[in-house]
Amino acid sequence: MTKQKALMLSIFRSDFCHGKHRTADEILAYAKDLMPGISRATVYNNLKELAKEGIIRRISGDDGADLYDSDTALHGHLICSVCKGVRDVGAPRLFEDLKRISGEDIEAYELKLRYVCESCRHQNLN
Amino acid sequence: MTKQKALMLSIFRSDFCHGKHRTADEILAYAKDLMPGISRATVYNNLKELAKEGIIRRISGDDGADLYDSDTALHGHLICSVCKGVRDVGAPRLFEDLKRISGEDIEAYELKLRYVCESCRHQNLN
DNA sequence: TAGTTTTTTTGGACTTTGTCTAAAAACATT
DNA sequence: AATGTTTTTAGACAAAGTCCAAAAAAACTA
Repeated sequence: MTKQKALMLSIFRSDFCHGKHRTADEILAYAKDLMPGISRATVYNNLKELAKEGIIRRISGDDGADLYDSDTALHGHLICSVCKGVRDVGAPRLFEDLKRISGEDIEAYELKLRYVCESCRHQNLN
Repeated sequence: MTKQKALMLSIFRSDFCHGKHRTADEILAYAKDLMPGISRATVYNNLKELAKEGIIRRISGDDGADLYDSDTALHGHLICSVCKGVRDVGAPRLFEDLKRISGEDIEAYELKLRYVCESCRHQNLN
C-alpha cells in the first residue's frame, strides 16, 4: 500500500466521487491537487488495479473516455440525450431478467438507457 | 450523394458487414481496397453521418474503438469474456421491460452482457 | 449548359485517451 | 540495515478520432 494508492482510495470514498462518474482525467486532476507530484501513469495504473480488485467499476463513457464508478453494485445508467447527465438505475430484478431473456449465465452487464431528463424536458417546452 | 458515401452504403449492405460489428479502421481499410484514394476523414465523417441518419448504429466497443453495426434494430450484445466474441441478443420485449423498470420514456438502449460462450466453456474443461 | 453556390472530400496537423518502458524510489521482509 | 520485490515516475509512444483550410465535386439557378 503506497501513499499514491491510498490517495486514490480516499478520492473514491470522498464526495468528489460519491454518486458520480468520473473520467481518468478528472481523477488525475483532483489527485494532483492533493499530491502535486503524482504521475499520470500512476493514476492510470491504480485505476486499472482498483477496477480489477472490484473496488471501483469501469464503464465505457459516451465520448470515448472511460468512466469510473465507486458504486460497484451492478446497475444501469440513464443518460439524458440533451444534457448528457447520468442517473443510476438500480434494478434488483434486472440482472435476473437479463439472464432469463438471454438464456445465458450472465456474469455482468452494462446498460445505458437514453432518455430526456425532467429538466431538459421542461426547457424544451419554451 | 457522393461516390464515397455510396461506397460506404454498399459496404454496410455487403457481407463484409452483415451480422458483424466493424471498427472504423476495418471499414477504412476495406473502403481503401475498393477506392484507394478515399480519405480517412471521409470515412469517419460518413460513419458519423450514417449513424446520425439511423442507417447504421454506433456502439462503444470494449477496447476503446467504437463499433458500427448495420443492424439498426435495437438489440443487445452478448460478449464472451474469454474470446471477446460478440453475439446479438434480439429481445422484442426487452425494450418494454427496460421502460417499465426504469420508469422513464426510453428512446434507446445499449446493452452488453458478459458471459462465457459455448466453445470457450468447453475449452476451459481441459 | 455555364456560372454560381453549397456541400463534401482531402491530407495533414492536432487532440485525447491510454499504454509502455526503464530507471529511480518506496515498500516489505527478514 | 540489507535484500528483494513492487510501485512510481517521466516521457515516449500508440490508437482513435477530430479539426481545418484548400480543393474538388455536387447541386442549384437562370
